[in-house]
Amino acid sequence: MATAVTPPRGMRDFLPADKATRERALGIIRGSFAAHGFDEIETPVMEDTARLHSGLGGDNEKLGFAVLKRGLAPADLTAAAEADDLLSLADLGLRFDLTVPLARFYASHRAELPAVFRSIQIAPVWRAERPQKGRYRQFVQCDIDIIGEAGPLAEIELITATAAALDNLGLTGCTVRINDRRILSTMLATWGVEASLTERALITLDKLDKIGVDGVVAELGDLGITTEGLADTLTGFAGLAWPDPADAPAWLDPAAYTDLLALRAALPGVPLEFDPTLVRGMGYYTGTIFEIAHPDLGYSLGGGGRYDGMIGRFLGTDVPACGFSIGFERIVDLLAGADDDASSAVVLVHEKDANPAALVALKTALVGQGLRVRLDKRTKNLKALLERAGAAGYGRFAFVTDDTDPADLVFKPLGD
RNA sequence: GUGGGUAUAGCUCAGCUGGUAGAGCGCCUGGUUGUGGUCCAGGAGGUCGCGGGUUCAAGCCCCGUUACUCACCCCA
Repeated sequence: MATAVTPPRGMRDFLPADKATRERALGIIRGSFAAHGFDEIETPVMEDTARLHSGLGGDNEKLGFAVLKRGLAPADLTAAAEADDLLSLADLGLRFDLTVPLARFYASHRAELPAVFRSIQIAPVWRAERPQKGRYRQFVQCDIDIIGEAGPLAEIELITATAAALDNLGLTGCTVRINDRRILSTMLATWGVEASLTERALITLDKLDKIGVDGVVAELGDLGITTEGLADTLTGFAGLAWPDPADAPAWLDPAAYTDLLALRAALPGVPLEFDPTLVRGMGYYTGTIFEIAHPDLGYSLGGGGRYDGMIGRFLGTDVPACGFSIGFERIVDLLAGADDDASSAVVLVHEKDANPAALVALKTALVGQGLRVRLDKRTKNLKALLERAGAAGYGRFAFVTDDTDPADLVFKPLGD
């Protein structure tokens, strides 16, 4: 405790047991996505700040870690301070999501990619937020995206593959909330909300399940939005489910809702919930938006949507795109650590004065038989040593001496 | 950015109304046990987060600060 030896705030070390659980889960997710025809890519952890801050990341842009230019002189700092533009001192930044880098990647490599490109990205992203439960400043996202498919096939494939991944992880109780940006736009227009207030009104609407109908009406009123009849509409959301299109409320955009109904029909095995208050923070979404919800958690496990306008920002030509992201840290917290295949992992306990060459020869012989082998020096308190080995995933142990023959080993089970 | 809680040994935590720094676990040593996971005894290890203040005296009270943590905002 004399010196601070903790990892940076909001970032974590992983002990062997945690790392094993994480790698197992990543393998399941990666395999699920690959089975559905997605191909994995990788991009740098940093991008040009100009690209990261191209006005499409919503509030997350403010949460980006910036990287100072190399070779700055004191005069540069002074100039930036006088211009009140400290961000000009940075030319690179850590990515805060995987979607902006993907758009840049696609613009760079379009010629080498298929007409419809299905990508997997499993990688860390960084946000300079204040950490709390389920929220870190470095966290892994598992993204799949389909670029070049304008029709609902993209949404259907993405939701199918994501649901399959969650299912393969053994995660139960998840639902997919779904909405469409066009429904939100039409809704606000129906209420007479001015375009300049759209973003703030959406943020307020998103809080319906937290602050209730009265809270939302009050906040919208504070924005100067006419709240007459609003409470009734909001109250109606509660039991809305999937309204009959023939009897749809006035605020419900018919075209967008028809598309959602088509998705629902194409995804019979997925618990899909229509939620007209689902907003999502990223500003780049243009159509369908969705989110993974779990009854035990107050925050979402993942989300995504259609962002048809973004690639055009980098490429000059619009290319339709849609993506779904799993928040890895949030789902791995829900998984039980599975101790798989412990029987093939063994510990050899030796006296402290044992011959190193003999020990390693014995170990190598066992490794050759396909076992995972760890050498442990016998300690005074053998119980603690064996318990730790069991917790680390080793299933058996044996006492060995310099002249132990591999064929004569007598293994005993580990773990209570 | 806003608010609450916490900070004592490697780990988990006690520490009364201010009065000599504690336990369990782990670690080390000696013995005990001896196809070995037991038990006994002893030992090492602490700027009580950091900096001020009050006091004869501060782990404890006051102020500041930092870190961790929970919640809000926002988000995966």
